[in-house]
Amino acid sequence: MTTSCRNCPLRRRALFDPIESDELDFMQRFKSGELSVDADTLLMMEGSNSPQLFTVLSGMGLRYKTLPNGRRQVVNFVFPGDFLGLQAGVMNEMKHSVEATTSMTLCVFNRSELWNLFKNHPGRAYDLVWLASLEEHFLGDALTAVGQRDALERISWSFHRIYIRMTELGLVTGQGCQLPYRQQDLADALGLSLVHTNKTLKKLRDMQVASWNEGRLTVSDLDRLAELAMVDDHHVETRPLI
Amino acid sequence: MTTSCRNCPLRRRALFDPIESDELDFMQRFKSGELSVDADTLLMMEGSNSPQLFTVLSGMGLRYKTLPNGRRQVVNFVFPGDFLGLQAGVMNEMKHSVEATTSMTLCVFNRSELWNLFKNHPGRAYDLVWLASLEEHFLGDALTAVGQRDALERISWSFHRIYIRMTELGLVTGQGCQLPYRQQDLADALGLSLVHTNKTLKKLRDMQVASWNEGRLTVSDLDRLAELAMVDDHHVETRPLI
DNA sequence: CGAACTATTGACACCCCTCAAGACCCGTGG
DNA sequence: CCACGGGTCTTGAGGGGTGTCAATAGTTCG
Repeated sequence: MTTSCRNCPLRRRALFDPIESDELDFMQRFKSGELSVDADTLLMMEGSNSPQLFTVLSGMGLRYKTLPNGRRQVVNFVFPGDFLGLQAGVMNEMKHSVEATTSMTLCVFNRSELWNLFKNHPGRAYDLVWLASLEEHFLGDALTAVGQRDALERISWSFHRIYIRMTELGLVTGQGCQLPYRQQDLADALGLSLVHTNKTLKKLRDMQVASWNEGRLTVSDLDRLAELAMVDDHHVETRPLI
Repeated sequence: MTTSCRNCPLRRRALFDPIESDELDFMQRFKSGELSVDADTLLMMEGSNSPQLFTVLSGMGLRYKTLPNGRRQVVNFVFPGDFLGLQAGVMNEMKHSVEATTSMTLCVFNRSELWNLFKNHPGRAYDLVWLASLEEHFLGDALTAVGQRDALERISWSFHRIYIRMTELGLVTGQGCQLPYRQQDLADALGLSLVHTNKTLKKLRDMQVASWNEGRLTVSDLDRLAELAMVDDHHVETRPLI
């Protein structure tokens, strides 16, 4: 059975502009197959040179870098629709590892087709730059959070960001969404220790703002959460505009 | 007098592959002029929509984000050869501010020509993705530094990164290079307080590893610096390879 | 000469890290 | 069936790294 590629970022614009038939044809050739992996599978490894690019169709994961002393920085949480491997596609080496935290299904692309995409489908190439710029923006925000906010603010910020993101993906049901990670993962993402992360989560729970239990995030007071996170707007474009 | 664009990243490949004459012609049209600004000039403002893109020809600056409570995260130091405004070019809004810390000269491009670049010059478009991916990589490294390293390691890391970068640019003379920033700028880049940054700089100086006085960074023991910074290799591609 | 900015240094407080122990869950094997 | 081990979550105690406050000195500039 074939899952649809509707979440693929390279097709995002298709939601607005009718895609030309020769482009559809190209996308078929660009897509080389689908991949299903179990939880805890290492998808890409720091320093390696993956010959393939992925789009996440379902499931979740995380990107991380490791230091010589064993510490780990989680760079990003991977959600459906995310594009993996652009760095390896364009430079010749992944700069972080990618791991599945649940079972995932992925859309697989040929890296070797990337150049054809630039040559014959400038619109898709433009989408790629847009995507890379969006990543850069999010990373800058994360850096600001880790560099300038205290523990309660950081966790509030991450929950707010995740909740907004999940809402855009249509994955919020009721007041919450699935968030299948360990507290250690969040700690490594925010530059906090596991213990302090745990205690801060309890505080946020006691404040009746948000709670995260058994892999499910529940937000009961989004306004308060945004206030604690010190975010004003967080409007995100979902389409290239040129 | 017209300064050469040899540092422009869009021309980087020209150092290796002979650029075609029609591309040269296009670059001429793409480039709309040059700009000279004094120190402390605000080049781009967070949230604004700049109609222009810049390449730094000379001088230095910094990119930063500000929080509602007034705190500031320096996202990156801006050196000659850097490309400014890609975010605004591709999304419709800058996600950080850019400020000059010395007088600067900039190469100015028309944002409206960006689409032509994608349509008619896939090689240059590819360079743009490469550039955006490189930025993403550096930001990820910075996030790792701020999230996982202590004060001495962070400052060592930043000095090491700056020194390598300056070496690639050919701006290292003797054992050091110009680094025209305030201690407050470095503190805001690394998520440290000004006072603690100052004390840690003194420690690094006393250890005879590196010192930073009167706008000049001097590295006397690069190996020790790399060791403190916990970086193993730091090999950087200087050219797209596809 | 005074105002403003930056660098420097000491004193003190506190946020957060580390260490440690216990609870709970789950898989495995005796 | 229950014992055992490993993983994760939780909580307490204590210490250290880092932030904040404060004061001094040097420089530039009007």
